[in-house]
Amino acid sequence: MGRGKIAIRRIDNSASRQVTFSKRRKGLIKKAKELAILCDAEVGLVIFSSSGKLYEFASTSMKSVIERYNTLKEEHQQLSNPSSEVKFWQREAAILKQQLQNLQDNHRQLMGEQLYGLRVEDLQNLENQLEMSLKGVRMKKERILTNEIEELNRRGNLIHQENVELFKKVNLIRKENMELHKKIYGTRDENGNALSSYVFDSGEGSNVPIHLQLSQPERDKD
Amino acid sequence: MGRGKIAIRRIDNSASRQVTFSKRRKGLIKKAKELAILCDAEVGLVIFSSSGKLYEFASTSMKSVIERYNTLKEEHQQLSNPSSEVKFWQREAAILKQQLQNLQDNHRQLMGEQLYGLRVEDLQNLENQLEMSLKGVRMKKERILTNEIEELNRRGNLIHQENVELFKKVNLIRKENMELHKKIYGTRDENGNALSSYVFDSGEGSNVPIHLQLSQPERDKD
DNA sequence: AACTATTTATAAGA
DNA sequence: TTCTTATAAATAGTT
Repeated sequence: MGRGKIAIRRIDNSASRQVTFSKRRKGLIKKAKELAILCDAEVGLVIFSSSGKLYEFASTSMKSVIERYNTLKEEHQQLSNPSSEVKFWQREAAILKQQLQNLQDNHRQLMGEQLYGLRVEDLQNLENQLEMSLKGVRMKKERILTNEIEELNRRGNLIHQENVELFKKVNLIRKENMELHKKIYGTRDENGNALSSYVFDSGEGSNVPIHLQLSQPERDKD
Repeated sequence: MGRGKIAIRRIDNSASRQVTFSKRRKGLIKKAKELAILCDAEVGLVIFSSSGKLYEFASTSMKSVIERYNTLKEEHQQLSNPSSEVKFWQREAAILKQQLQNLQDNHRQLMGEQLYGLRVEDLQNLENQLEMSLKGVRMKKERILTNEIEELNRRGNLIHQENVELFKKVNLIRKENMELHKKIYGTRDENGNALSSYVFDSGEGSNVPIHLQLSQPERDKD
């Protein structure tokens, strides 16, 4: 519901992720409020941003909501017990450690290390994944380079245009000078040379404008 | 957002209050889900209907959300204050979470995602890394395939050797039989056919040993 | 439960 | 962050 439709998956760009988080958090809390009021419900909402900041809404109080929740779930005993809290965090650490381990293994394999024990099929999958990744990275890189080349072309063409304009002006002025010359000296100049009917020859030899357009690589949308 | 605008106050009519509750509850949970996914947030949502029925959503688990909430609110630490052990495990979990986050970012880039904001140089490094990885994976794969081919060759040659030995034995026995035959019947056999001086013709037509050696791909040490 | 006219939320751009 | 605005999504009232 915006200028465009977006897929519901993690927003890669951190800045827009934060903006979206801020907007949607506001919207979500508003709707939670409305539901509680309109429908006479008790609502508790807790949101932790990816950076760990806490945002909350409770139609009554969070304490009340959590207590009611725990009572209904019959788990409140565990939460107020300090030894079980230690256990909770130990479990939490163990789970994280396991996730880290898995990801590290995965990562090493992606880096082409620790391939011992893999079957040909696994290796083929890994190879395919790496090829896909490589393709993505290269596309991104080429898109950037293409954009840079386009920018250079644009500026080159601008300079070229300016050259053409200046060139015309110089020509015009020379023509005028020549006409003046004729009126004063006839068809030969002060050195006795015939005046060329070709108007342009800069004599400087290096001011001919160069066409700066490079071959355009094909581009796609960004 | 409907046929008409409504004021945000308790809906008097019980039937429409229930209908609205059902619709908006669904919408609210959907949006909570989207926020969690889009913005990588941890979200917990508890809703009690006016009749006391519980509806909940948690991006991770309600337990985790409530624990995190309580920890952050430091309501727990004061109650069960001697447990520096809890703090230890919390710190442990925080560190692991951070490591996991870093590795996940790295991993996403290796998988060719989340490339926004990288410079051409970064992308080039990534590309080189992926190429190295790909090379490693392919080498490993080819090594396995080469070994399998060698093993097949080895066994093929063994079978070939056995065939040759058997063949010699058969030949020897035939020769002996022929000598015996000559002694008994002269130069013709019992059917009146001339005995060939070429010793070998198995007559079975399919026992000719085949050379199983395939072309050897180049190999390196394992 | 569907439908649909409207309102509301929000993605993208400044 | 905040504003704007075009568009997507949610939903109030209806069938």
